[in-house]
Amino acid sequence: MTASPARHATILDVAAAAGVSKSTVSNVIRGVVGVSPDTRTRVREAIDQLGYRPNVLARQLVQQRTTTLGVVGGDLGNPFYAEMAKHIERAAAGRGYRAMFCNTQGDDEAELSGLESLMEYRSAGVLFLSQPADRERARSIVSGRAPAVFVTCAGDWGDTVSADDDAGAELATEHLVRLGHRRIAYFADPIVEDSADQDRQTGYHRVMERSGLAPTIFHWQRQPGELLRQKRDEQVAEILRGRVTAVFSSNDYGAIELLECADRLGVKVPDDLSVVGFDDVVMAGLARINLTTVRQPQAELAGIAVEILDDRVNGVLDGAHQRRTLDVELVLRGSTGSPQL
Amino acid sequence: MTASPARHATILDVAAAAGVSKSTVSNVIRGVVGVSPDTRTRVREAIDQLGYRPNVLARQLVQQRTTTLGVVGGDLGNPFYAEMAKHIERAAAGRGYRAMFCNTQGDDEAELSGLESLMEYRSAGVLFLSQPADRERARSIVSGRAPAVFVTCAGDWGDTVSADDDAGAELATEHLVRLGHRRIAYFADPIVEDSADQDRQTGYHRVMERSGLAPTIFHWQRQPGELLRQKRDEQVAEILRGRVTAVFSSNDYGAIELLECADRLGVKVPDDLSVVGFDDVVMAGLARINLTTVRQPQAELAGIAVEILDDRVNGVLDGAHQRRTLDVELVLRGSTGSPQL
DNA sequence: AGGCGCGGCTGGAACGATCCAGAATGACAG
DNA sequence: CTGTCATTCTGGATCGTTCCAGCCGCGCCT
Repeated sequence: MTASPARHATILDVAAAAGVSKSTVSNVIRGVVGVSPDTRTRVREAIDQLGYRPNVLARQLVQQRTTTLGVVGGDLGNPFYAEMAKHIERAAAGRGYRAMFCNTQGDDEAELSGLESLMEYRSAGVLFLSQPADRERARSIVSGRAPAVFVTCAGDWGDTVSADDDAGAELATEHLVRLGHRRIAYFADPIVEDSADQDRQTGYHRVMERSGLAPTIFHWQRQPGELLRQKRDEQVAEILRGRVTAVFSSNDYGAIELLECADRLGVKVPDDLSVVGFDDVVMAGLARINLTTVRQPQAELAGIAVEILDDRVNGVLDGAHQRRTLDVELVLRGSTGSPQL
Repeated sequence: MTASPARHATILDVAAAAGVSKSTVSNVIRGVVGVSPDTRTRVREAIDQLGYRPNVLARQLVQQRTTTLGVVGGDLGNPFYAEMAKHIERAAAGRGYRAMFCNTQGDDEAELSGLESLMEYRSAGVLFLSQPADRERARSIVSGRAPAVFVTCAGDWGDTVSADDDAGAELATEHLVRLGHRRIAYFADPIVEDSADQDRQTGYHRVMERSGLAPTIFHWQRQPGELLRQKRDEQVAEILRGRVTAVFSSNDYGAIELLECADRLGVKVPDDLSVVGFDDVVMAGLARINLTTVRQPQAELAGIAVEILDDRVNGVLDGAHQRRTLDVELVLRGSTGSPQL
């Protein structure tokens, strides 16, 4: 049982076996009309017998278009991006595309070479899950070659589909204000310092100002790769010494890290500190995490992103960039005091 | 700023611009010797100026081999598979492959059509993260066309690289026995009813027998898709009524679900119930989860799997199926009583 | 001077599909 | 009997590469 030479049957093999021309086989495969029923069955039998599978590479070469959809950015280690990846793959498959992931967040060079590779594969479109680190080079690689859609992050070039980050941040901050908190900090994640973060910060700022409260912005000092626990604990301890009683984190991943620090420092959540996240990853709903957060409609985001890309590819959508914003929802859980299970 | 027609420059365009033949351009791209330095720079300039990127489809068509690596099985919603996907993508990129994911666990038809699609793309190899539901059809689709490697799950055809599930289960069960537990249940996950599960069960059984204890196997009654909380709680409550004091779960995902149920039922972990998982997903290390578990060397598993596939593709490895087993390690955390942070 | 080897370059034949123009066949109306 | 037309099938050009055989010109040796 050694590895076979992997010789694939070609359309010519099928044609010979069925006693027709390659064109007829092609017509059967593509389901075009004008093939007599019995030729059709004869060809079908030959296909089954030879185990023939059309070569997508050859097809796409002559058709001058592929059904490959590149997905860039994000990090599969972050549950939010993993969940988004899943939804995108599903949405893509639903429209006849195959997703190719280059989730190399943090490695800027890998990101660019991944993009170039996606262009070499002649991807029909590219979907950004996070802003590329080197925006200009990323743009020059993709622009003019494939349509781009930015999901969960606004791109100045290409279409954008994202949740209403601003409104979500308002909901979150207002919730904390209504609970009586005065010193509410915003935790920004440097890794996702894109427009999503900006918009969430804007919403936070507006509510703070409107409520006559002083905003506090905190940036995680994250080491690329290893994150040093002690270092983080020190940072958080310092923030809490400033008598901050509530934190709105730009995303669940950071919020959960904060809960970690709080646990280690002996800070009780929600008694000593209230925490609100953003994303509503599956994990946030676990009883032991129980994080109040702003839910992003992940499946819809993915679906609309793929739809827009599909429309661009087919020329249905033309001209100015789309900018779709989806509604979010505040999910109340235990990290803000409502002892809801 | 409308979508441009996406006309890609070809090798002929570059040749014309540089005043050489397409063959020379090809030689420059592929870095073969026998091109004079100044022709080389002339061609390079033309490439830069035109923004030329070779068409991988055409190249792979003529070369009769691709650098696409299919990844099947697993579910990106499960942190373990998401983490594995990440490692695989990285390992693949390190060896010049691009990973194409078809992570459609649960949807058997999608799994098979994903596999067929991977074959149509002429994937150089296929990597299974979990046993395909319909093994025979999966085999007939892939076999003889591309080498297959089973990672974290043993395949009867193709190479296998997995952790030492049996030994890991022994470590886990022995740990529980040593803590004084007598009624130790094994929680099996029906979704991953692979050989991995089997091997873990075997290890569990051996230790139980050796210790003169009666084994108890529990199967999650998981609804595909929505999982009904109440239903699960009832099942777990029933198990615990049997005065089970410790559970070894076949994987972390299931263990964390169990922790959920325990929390809802008011069962204290580790006081009333000890729990050990398998995988050591990042999440298991969170202070709030704090799950004792058996660590699988994810990066190594991914690396070796890709290496084997690469060797098969290049004919370096030939003949009988490889079966690599990697050592595991018991990670002691709070869910089994050691109040370690 | 003629032969030889070699570095540098080129043209053409693949690869496996799509798709268009046109050929072959038969039915049928005038 | 001939012309028209629909139906079914076919051959060849095409996509953008790789790679092989071969060409050209130059220097060197005899």
